[in-house]
Amino acid sequence: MTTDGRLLRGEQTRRTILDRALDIASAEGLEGLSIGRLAGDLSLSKSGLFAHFGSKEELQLATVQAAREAFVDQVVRPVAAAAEPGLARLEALLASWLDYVRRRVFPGGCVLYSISAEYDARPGRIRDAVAASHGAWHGHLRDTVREAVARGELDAATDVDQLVFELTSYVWQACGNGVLYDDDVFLDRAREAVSARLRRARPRSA
Amino acid sequence: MTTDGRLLRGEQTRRTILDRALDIASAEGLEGLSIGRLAGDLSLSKSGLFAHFGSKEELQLATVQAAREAFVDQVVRPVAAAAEPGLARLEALLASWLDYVRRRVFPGGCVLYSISAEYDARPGRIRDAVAASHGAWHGHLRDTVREAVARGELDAATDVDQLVFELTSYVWQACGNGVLYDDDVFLDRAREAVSARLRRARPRSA
DNA sequence: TAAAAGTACGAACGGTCGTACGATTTCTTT
DNA sequence: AAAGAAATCGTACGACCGTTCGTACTTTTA
Repeated sequence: MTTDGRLLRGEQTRRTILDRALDIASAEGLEGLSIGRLAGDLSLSKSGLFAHFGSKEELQLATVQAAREAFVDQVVRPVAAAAEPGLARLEALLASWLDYVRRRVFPGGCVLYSISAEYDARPGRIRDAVAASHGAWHGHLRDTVREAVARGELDAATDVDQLVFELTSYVWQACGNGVLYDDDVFLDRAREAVSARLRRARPRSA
Repeated sequence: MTTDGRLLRGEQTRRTILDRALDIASAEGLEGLSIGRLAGDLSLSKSGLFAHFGSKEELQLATVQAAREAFVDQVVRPVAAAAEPGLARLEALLASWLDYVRRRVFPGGCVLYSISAEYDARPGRIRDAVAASHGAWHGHLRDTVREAVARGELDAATDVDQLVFELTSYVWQACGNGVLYDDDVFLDRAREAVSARLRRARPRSA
């Protein structure tokens, strides 16, 4: 930041780089990122781009962080402001997530999906960062389910982890199938599955 | 094949190569395959290994094909022999699939999961082959569900595609989460979800 | 056993990879 | 406007990439 609040030039460049990196990573993975290609795409010199990160791994970690922030911006933030806590927010979060997938914000679909499948079996800092993002999102959903249970909007006997597992299954599956078969029908299937599952989790005596 | 039915030497080498390729691809993706590395791992010359496939892409396609065959061997074949058609076979297929994931037949988990996430957004022959494998498996499950419906073991009003979508969601999710968090609990969640979902699909008047 | 087919090798190619470093340009602050 | 910091560039490096080619060895066929 400058003294009068503007962004430093380098900081703007960095964002430009990471925006492009997210596009590439969503379609071709974090491993598909290459310094030379990124520099070529943005008409920068390899060394100039490299200087922003210091190593390939730092670039990849920055990309994971950017993916996390983009997900929060696109999916979580709009809901946090609009929906009431509890079941309404849970439903809104899932709808927002599905809508974000449908919008194809990134060319390869949800970038978090792409990179978590890519790094799930490769221990190291990148996998840790991916797992942390993934876990934070699932944790947020878990908290929201708990809130809904506490309010009596979902059955008190609900197995929270099990419910979150099933709900997220549908959406991740829609992410994967939707891109692989280039068909939005899976988004409808996911929405249908989500709503049926939530119906089944309603309090018995309601 | 030789005239007396034995395998040619080259054919054996090819299998050795593809076995190793499957291990690598399951953990690091088809893009993580490199001719030099594969040759080094197996103490072959790069050019000797290369000659078996003629190009990198052919090697990758052969690996996809090998993944498909391994999946059939590990998951489908044992069930086809043992279980009755219909619901029993459906349940056996899902159990067999989950068990295959649990056994960690490949170091990176289900190799089909890894490569379908890797190539879902990259049009070309490889994606087509991956989608075909994926689609064949889901198609087999669909047929099995239909058989169970025809026998009256599942409700006549069952939305077959929707049911298959949900059932496969659970298992694929278990594949991904299980490896990412290195925790078998997700396999239990998937099994629980599968059995609850099938219970819900039973005929109403039974 | 000789010919043919199949298999594997080593060396070399042009390219791209990530990285390093010093020079140079551009911006920010004083 | 001068000084200092920040950002970018050009060049070079060693390593590995996929691929080609000519050669040698092994196995199968006739």
